[in-house]
Amino acid sequence: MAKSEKPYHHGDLAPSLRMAAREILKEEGLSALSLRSVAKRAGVSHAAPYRHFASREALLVDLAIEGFADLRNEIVKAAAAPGLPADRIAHIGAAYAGFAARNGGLLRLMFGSELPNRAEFPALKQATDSIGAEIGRALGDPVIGLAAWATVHGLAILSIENILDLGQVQAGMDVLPSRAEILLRSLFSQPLH
Amino acid sequence: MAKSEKPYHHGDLAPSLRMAAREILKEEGLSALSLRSVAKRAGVSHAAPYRHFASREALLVDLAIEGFADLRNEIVKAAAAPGLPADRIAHIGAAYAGFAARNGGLLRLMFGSELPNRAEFPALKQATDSIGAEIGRALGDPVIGLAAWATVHGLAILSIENILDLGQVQAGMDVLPSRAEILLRSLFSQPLH
DNA sequence: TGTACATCAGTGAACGCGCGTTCACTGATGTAC
DNA sequence: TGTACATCAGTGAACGCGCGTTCACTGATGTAC
Repeated sequence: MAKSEKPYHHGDLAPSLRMAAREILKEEGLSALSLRSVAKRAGVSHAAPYRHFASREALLVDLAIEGFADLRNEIVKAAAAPGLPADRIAHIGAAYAGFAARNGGLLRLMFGSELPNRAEFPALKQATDSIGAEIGRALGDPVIGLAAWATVHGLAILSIENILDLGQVQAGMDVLPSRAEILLRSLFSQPLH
Repeated sequence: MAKSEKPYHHGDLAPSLRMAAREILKEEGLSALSLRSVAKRAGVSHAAPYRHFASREALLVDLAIEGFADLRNEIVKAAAAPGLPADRIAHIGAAYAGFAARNGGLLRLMFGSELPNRAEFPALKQATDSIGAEIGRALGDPVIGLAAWATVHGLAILSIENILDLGQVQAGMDVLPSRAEILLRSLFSQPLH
């Protein structure tokens, strides 16, 4: 069965839909993410996704959970990097800002109002909470962790919405992490120890 | 000309449209804010807004600018409150979080991706920048101001999207300001002086 | 190994909806004389 | 003060669009015997 023959059954559509959705988020942004556009990009009729996702919302929740897992991984990695404890928040901030710069559409989905019924999806809530928990763990204090999360998140959001022009100074957005790092270091170097 | 007679000419439609839009943002949220819904609420045909706004985007930009002016006013007021300089950020944070809790839909419009072409509207950029400038002025240092803005903004955003359940603990969202204040005080009491 | 049949993934037409925008119009206002 | 007329705000029908979701269907898979 050659791939070019387009068999009637796709075989493994669910992951393909997820991948297509991530591509749309990356290339066209959150506002272009509809069930129909995802199906189209996956090369399948627009009703096909309903065999794998109960609704548009279910797909979005799935994507968001996946996104939180990815973000969490990057935070864990950043927190484990060698350096002084006081540098941890700066590393985390750089990782967070980098993730945001690379996955703006996904971040907007994860944290935005496209998913107003978060409470109805326990797995989503759990994935979301794990971000704050991980930062709190890295900093050794849940309250400081919460505030640090807010700082890092605010920085990332304000940047991707072009409200702060941290990255804009240089050519691309990849400067953002280093700028975020500097900011956070200047902020947190004293109260943390 | 009694008000109940519904004259052909509205008289002062532009402000009425703005008001209608604010009501929709408050009662139904950003996703319900269409030109048609605004016109309907203002009691006017759905083409009427085009006599006062060039496009849907123009109306949104107008609303956002107004929102930034309101937010700025509250920040200025909070920064002028008596107290130690180190308390300023806490007061600003409380004001910011309060504004967010009262105007969630508007805040999403002001800072979200519904307005992807911010750069095309100088007045919008100016209104946006004035927020950061005001916080920087209150704290006496533009870089610290930037980071403080990020913290306060992140806290507000994470709260209104139900990602942090600060307010959710108690009955209303009116606990939010005091909670934000505690967080911010613990964060900034040392590096500020 | 071969056949009947249940299962299920993907199809394509159809639904009703709300949207932004355009257009020729109509009703009201206010200004020039 | 009165009349003709230009101006302009608001109307309602119409456009084309993309959306989420449902439905009866068809093609393929794989299991029971």
